[in-house]
Amino acid sequence: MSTLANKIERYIKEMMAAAEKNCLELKRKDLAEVFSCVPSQINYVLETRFRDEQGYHVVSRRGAGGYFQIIRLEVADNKEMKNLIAAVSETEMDFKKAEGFLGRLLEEAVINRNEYMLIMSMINRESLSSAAETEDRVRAAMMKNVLITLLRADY
Amino acid sequence: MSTLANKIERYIKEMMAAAEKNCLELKRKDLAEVFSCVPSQINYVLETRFRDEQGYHVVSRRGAGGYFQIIRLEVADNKEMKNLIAAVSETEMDFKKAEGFLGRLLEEAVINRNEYMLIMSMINRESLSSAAETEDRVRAAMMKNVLITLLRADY
DNA sequence: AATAAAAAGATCAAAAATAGTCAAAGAAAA
DNA sequence: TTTTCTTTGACTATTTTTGATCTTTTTATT
Repeated sequence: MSTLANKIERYIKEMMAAAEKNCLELKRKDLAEVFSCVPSQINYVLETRFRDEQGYHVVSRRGAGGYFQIIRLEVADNKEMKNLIAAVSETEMDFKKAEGFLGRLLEEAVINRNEYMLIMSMINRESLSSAAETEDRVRAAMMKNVLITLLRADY
Repeated sequence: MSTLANKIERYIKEMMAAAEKNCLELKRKDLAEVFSCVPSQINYVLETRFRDEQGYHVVSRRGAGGYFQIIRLEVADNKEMKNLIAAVSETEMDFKKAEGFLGRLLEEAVINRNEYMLIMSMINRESLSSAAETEDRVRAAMMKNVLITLLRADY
């Protein structure tokens, strides 16, 4: 039913939740073996589901004894808050990036599912199609205002 | 002598009723196989019988593992709501008008105060300034999608 | 110490698996 | 007969999966 990539994503997130750590170290080859797939499939999952704007940072080492680490970035962290603000202050934001960013806010419970759906419906490509070549600029402005609103003391 | 399109429509509606779910997920290819027709026939059915103003919203994903979802909207036989969707679907909407519209939704408790603030921050003139002369068209598209989202039976 | 071999992981593009679009052909209704 | 609705298929777009090739790091050999 679900794709292999989805299964690997779920597996990694469950591992992290179970370990109650925000850092998980794995071997690419082993993980690929668990799912009987080519190792580069793991890279695909990391690139599409564990990007910085999605709230995860990945580091790795090659060579014998190589591995990769997935580090969950917590919004509560002061430094992360700055990163977030920097991210939304960018003047352009494509849909993929905004989606990752909102997914993260949802995972961190900064927004609830309904708010996630609402915001997504407003920033999707269809909503902004009339904006033509300014689509990503409009989306960036919207995302910035979303964050400002969420941070308002009286929200 | 019902058409193929009618049969597919009935099949989908029966599936939804039977599952007592507000949301049904199917694979276009599989469904086409069930009815021994070309996949694009499924699109025809969705476009002619499951449009927003008919009380259903469809989302889909392409690619390996692709699918489409049919989501029931809580407009039931509310003709007025369907008309409202149709109306919002075509119009341009300036900020004042959108503000009035959202004010009513707030008063009628369709949205809460936080959702109101969030939506307002995204449709205000500043957010849409980059859209230039298409501002009102973008706002209308956003408002339509807000309405669809609020009406989703699974919201 | 220098070099070669082995053991990882990264990259990138091709192939596979879906879904969407659009226009033409066919069928049914007016 | 004209118009509208349905069916089909060729072409396009998107996402995932796979594999060949490249890079980095460690380990073994000389």
